[in-house]
Amino acid sequence: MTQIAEVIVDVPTMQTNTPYSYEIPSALVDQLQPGMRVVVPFGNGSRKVQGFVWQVKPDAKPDPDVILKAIDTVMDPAPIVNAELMQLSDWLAHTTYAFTITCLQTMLPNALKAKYQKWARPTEQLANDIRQQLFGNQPELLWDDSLPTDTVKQLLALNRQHLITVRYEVRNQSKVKKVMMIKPAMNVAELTAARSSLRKTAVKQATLLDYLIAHRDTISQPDLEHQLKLSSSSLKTGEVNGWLTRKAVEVYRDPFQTAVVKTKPLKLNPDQDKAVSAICSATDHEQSETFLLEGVTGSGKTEVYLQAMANALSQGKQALMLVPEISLTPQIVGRVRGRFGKQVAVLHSGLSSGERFDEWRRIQRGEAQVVVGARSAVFAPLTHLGVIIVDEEHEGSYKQEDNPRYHARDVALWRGRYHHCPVVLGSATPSLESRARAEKNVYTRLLLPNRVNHQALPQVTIVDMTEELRHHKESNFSSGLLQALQTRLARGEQSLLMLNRRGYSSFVMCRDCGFVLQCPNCDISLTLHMDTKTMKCHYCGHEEPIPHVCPNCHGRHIRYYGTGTQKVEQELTELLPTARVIRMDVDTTRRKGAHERLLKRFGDHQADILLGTQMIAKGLDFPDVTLVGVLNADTALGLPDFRASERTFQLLTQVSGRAGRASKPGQVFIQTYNPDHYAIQLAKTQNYEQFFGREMQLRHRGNYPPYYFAVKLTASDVEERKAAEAMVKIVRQLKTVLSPQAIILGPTPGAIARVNKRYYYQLVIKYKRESQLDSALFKILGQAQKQSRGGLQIAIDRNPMSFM
DNA sequence: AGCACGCCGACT
DNA sequence: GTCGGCGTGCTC
Repeated sequence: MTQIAEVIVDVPTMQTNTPYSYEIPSALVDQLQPGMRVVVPFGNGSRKVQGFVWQVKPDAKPDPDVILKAIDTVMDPAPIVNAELMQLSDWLAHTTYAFTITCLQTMLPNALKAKYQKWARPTEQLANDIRQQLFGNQPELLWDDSLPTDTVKQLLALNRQHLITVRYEVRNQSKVKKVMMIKPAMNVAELTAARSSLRKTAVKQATLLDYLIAHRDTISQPDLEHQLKLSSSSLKTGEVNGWLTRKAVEVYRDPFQTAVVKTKPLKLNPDQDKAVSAICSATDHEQSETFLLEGVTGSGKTEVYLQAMANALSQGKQALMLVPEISLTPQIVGRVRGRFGKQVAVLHSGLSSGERFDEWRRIQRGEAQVVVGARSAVFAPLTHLGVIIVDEEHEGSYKQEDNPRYHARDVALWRGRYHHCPVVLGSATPSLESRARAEKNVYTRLLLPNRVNHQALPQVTIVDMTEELRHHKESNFSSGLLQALQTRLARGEQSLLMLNRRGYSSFVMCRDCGFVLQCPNCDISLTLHMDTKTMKCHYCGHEEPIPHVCPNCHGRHIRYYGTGTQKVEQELTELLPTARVIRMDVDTTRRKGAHERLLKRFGDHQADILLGTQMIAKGLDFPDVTLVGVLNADTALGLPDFRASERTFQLLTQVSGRAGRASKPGQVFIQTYNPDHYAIQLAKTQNYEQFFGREMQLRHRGNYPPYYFAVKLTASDVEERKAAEAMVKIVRQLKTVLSPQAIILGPTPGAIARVNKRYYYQLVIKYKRESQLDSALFKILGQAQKQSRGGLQIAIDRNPMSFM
C-alpha cells in the first residue's frame, strides 16, 4: 500500500492551482508532513519543481487510471509552514482570488523561495567535437537565457536526439550564516612550550599564542582577527599546529546595530487604564474580541499597546504588533525593544533578505515572543498569540497592491479568531469601515480623548491660497507661514514642512506651443529631477536628458512647472538663507538607512526645517518641533476617488499632531485652495466624530463602502483594443449573474491609461450580497488565463483602497 | 511557467 | 521533401 502526498506545486497558473498527488517513497514515509517543502517532478519533461506538502494520506487507495510520480526530495527536516498558516493560505487564496502557491510564498521570507537552474550534460554518444565546442572541459553547462539563441537551438536539437541529458536543479537560496568559533586546544603549559620554540620572526604566531595562554574562552574568528590584527592564515596555522580548534557555529545576522535603553511601564491615566484592562481581560479569557482604540496623537496609544503586550507575555503568550512601513522608525522599534529587549523580532523592508530570514527563524523557533513589523509581518509564525496590535489601522499601506491583494488588518482579524485572542486596531482617525463596525458593536470602542500631560492641541490656521495669490507673487509660502518660520528660526525651534505627494511633480512645458514632455511608455508626463539632471517617469523608470529645445516646435522657451520638493527647497533657501533645511523624499531616502540618518540629523538639531512628503507625517516625535506647515493640503481632494476626503482628513490630522508635543505650544498652517472643504475645516478642529458622521452620509448617498462592498477588475494589454474588448465581455458575463441591486461602474480607461506600454481598463462592482459573484470571478480568471499568452492580464482586487 | 505535440512556409 | 516557426494543451 502506497502512501500519497498532496502537493501544491510552484507553478502559479489557474490550471495548476490545485494539489497534485505524489507517491511517497518508502524512505520518506513517516517523515513527510504537511507544510514541508519538497522537490517533485512535474510536467512532460519531469522538470523539477518546488512544492509544499498540503496533505499526507496514509491509507490512500491509488487510482489505477493515474500513474503517480514519486516525490524527489524533501527540502526541510520539519514543516516550515505550520497548520495555522496552511489554513490561512487557503483562506487567503479564496478571498483574494490568488493562487495558493503565491499565498504560501508571500507568507514566508523571500530567502525560502526556490531558485531554478537547468543543466545540460553530454552523453557518451555525443560526438567529441560538439562536446568540446559546447562543454569545453566542463562536465555540465548551465542552460539559462544568458545562452545565445543559436546555442539554445543546438541544445534543443541534441536533446531531441538524446545526445544530451537535462538535469533540473531546485536550489534553496536560504543561507544560514555561520561563524568560526575558536577555542584553545592545549593547556597553558603546552602553549607556553610552543611559544618558546617559535622563531623570533614569527610575530603573528607569538601574538596568537600569548592570547591563547591568557584567554581560555571561546571567541569568534572575526572578533579575534580584529582584536589581534591577525589574518585568517595565522589562525589556520594555529589549527594545524594543534594549538586551537575551529568550529562553525550557526549565528543570526543582527539587524539591530544600536543598544536600547531599558524602559519601565509608565503610569496610565484612567482612559488608558480602562483600555489596557479591557484588552488584557480578552487575552486572559481567550476571547477573540476586536477593539478599536481611538486616540488623538499624543494620547498614549503606544503605552496601551506595550502594557497589553506585556500582559500577554506574562501569560506565557506572544504578541504581534503591526506598524505601517513608513512609521516603522527606530523610534518605534526602540520603544518596543526598550520594554521587551531580546524577545523582540523586527520584520521590515529595510532588512536584507538574510537578516529577514534570520529574524523569521528566531520567531519560528520560539526564540522571539514579540514581533514588530510592517504589512507582511502579519504572517509571522508565532504559535501562541495573546494579542495582535494594528497601529494606524487606517493606513492604506496595509493593503498589498499586487497578488495576493490582501489587507493585513483582515489577516490580523483572521489570526485573532484562530488564536482566540484580541486584536487591537489603533488610530487617531480610524478608517470609516472600522469605525462603522464599532458603531454596530462588532468592535469594542476604546477611547483616549486626552493627550497625556494635558497638552493643548496645536493652533491650526487655514490659509486660503487663492487669496494669497491675489496679493502676492506666485510662491509656495504664504506670508503667514513664512513669518511663522522666521519666528521659529529666531527662537531656535524646529519646523516640519509637508508637501503632499500627489501632484507635486515638476514637469517641463514649452511656453510657445504648450508641449509637455511625456513618457514614451506610459501616459504620464515626465518628472524633472535636478539632482541627476534628467527627466524621469515615476511609473516605469524611463529616463532621458532635460531638453533645451522643444521637441515639438523646436522653440527655445522651455520652462519648468509644478512644485517638487527640490523646487520648494530652493525657494526656501532663497527666502530664509540662514535656515538649515533637510529634504526628505524618494530621492534623498533611496539608499538603505538614509531615512534614519536624515531623521537622526534633524533630531540632533543639525537642521531647522525638515521638508518632505507624506513620510514626515507618520510616527515622528520631535519635541522641539513647534510649527508644522502643509504646503498643499488639497492635491488629493481633486482626485476622483471615494476615499479622497478621508485621506486628506487623516493626513492633515496626523501631521498637525506633530506640532508642539512638549511644553511648547504648537502651531499649524494648512495652505489650501479649498479652505471651506469639510475635510479641511474638520481637520482644523481635529473633530473626527463630526467628520465620520458627515462622510458616512456621503458614502451612504453614493452607495460607497462601508455601505457597499466593492470589487475592482483591471484588464491590461499591449493592445488597447484587446483590453477594452476583454472588459466589455466581462461586463456582459457579470450582468448575467448579478442581481439588479449590484452597481457596475465602467468599464473605464485607467486613471493613467497606459503604463509601461500596457493599456489599462477597469471596472468596479459595488454590491451588498451577490451569492454568485465569487464563482463568476473565478471563472473569469480561468478564462483569462487561456488568453494570457496573447498578453492579456486580468487582476481582481476585492475591497480596493481606491476606485481609480 | 515550461515543455511537447502538431500543423504550415522557406530551405538543404 | 524536411527543418523549424510558434499556436494549443497539459502537467499527479
